[in-house]
Parts: sequence; C-alpha cells; structure tokens
Amino acid sequence: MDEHTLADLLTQIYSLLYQRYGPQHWWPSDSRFETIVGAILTQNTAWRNVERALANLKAAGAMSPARIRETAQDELATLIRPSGYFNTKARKLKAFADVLGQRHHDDLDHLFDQEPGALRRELLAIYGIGEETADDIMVYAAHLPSFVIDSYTVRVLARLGVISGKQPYHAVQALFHDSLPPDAGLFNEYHALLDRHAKETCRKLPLCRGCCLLGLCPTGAAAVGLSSGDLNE
DNA sequence: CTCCGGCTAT
DNA sequence: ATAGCGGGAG
Repeated sequence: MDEHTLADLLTQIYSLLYQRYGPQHWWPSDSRFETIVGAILTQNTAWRNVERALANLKAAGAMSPARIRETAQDELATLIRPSGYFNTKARKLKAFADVLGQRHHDDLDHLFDQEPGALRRELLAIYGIGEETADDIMVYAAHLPSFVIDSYTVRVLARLGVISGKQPYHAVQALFHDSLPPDAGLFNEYHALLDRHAKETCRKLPLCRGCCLLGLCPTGAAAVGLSSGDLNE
C-alpha cells in the first residue's frame, strides 16, 4: 500500500500510531481551567513536574482564576516551583487570569464563544501564550480543531521525510489542517500519539528497532539497512 | 551530564 | 538569532 497523497500518509501514520499505542487520554485534568494552567506550566517542562505544581495549587485552593489573582505572585511562584521557571510562569498565570476576569467574567464559555481565529489571536496576545500553548488551549480546553505542533511533532515528521524541520509553525500546522478533517477529537489524539511516539521510540537518539512507522521511514530504513551501524538497538 | 508537552526580551 | 528562565528525573 503506497501513499499517493500527503493526506493518505498522515492518515496512515495516525492509524499505525493508534494501533501501536492506543488512546492517550489527553488532557488529564479536573477542569478546563486546570487544563489551561497545565498548558502554561508544561512549557519546556516534563509533565511529571507539572503534576506536582498542579497538586500544590489545588491543595492551596488556588486552582481558580479569582484565587490566582488574589494570590501574591511570589506565593504563586512558590506553589508552582516544581514545574520550573516558577517566577516567569507565576506571572503568566496571572496574565491569563487577569484577561479572563476583565474581559470574560471568569467564564471560559464566554472566552471560547467567538470565531476560532479571533480566539486564537486573543490567546496569542496574552503574555506567556505562544502558538503551541494557544493550540493546546484550543484543542484540549475549548475542543476546537487546531493542530498542536511541538518539537516532537517536528522531529517525527522530519525523520519521516514529510518536512525539512525548518518550516515555521504555521506551515507545519497547515499540513495537518489541509489533510485531515477538522475534528477536535482526532487532533487531540493525533498530537498525543506523536508525543508518545517521540518520547518512547522516535527519541533524540531513535530506537528504530520495532518502530511501528519503520515501513514509512527513510531514516529508519537507512538505520536498519546499515545492519550494525544501527540507530540504536 | 542532558532533557523536558516554550516563550519573551534583547 | 540567541540568552535567560529552573526544578526534577534518567
């Protein structure tokens, strides 16, 4: 079964990843607000460390926009310390809580109830929210079909020869948007699967042996072909 | 030692 | 284009 279109290829990749790893259950949280907090705290940070910070916020009763506004920034920083960049991230959480309060009366439905393009632009204008975090919020909190591109996505697609690895964020995102149905559930699962695959198999030093995408991957084929020159195991 | 579910300021 | 932010785990 060889692929003729990018859409076929991306669909095939999704299918193989899903068969290999199954549903990833993203984004783990008790509320949409917590998802947004997590999206900010996980910037360039291992999720494990974010979980501690989230637990601290909940234990302190600070997992709400009002409480985040009321809590002094340095106290907030102390609570989220395990997630790293705590001073910067405390400021980011306050920036989001301020916007949500002043413009949307702390109502996420109100924030999300606008054209997706307008929502994304509003998010991007908030201190601490860049393209990836904005799309995390779009997909995992607002349940809108905006594909999340991260370094893992780029690494996997680059190894597969789909992209060069030097395109801007929006260009990579366009590949998915132009090839897949605009389904938030699909985008949710696809991104999570790429993440899982990059962490577990398509790592910085790839473990090509046993990779479910080996048949589609020039990098992997070369690695295995070089019999013992191997890209690991 | 590196790496993590990035973004801002220079 | 690059420095700075930062704790935690392998």
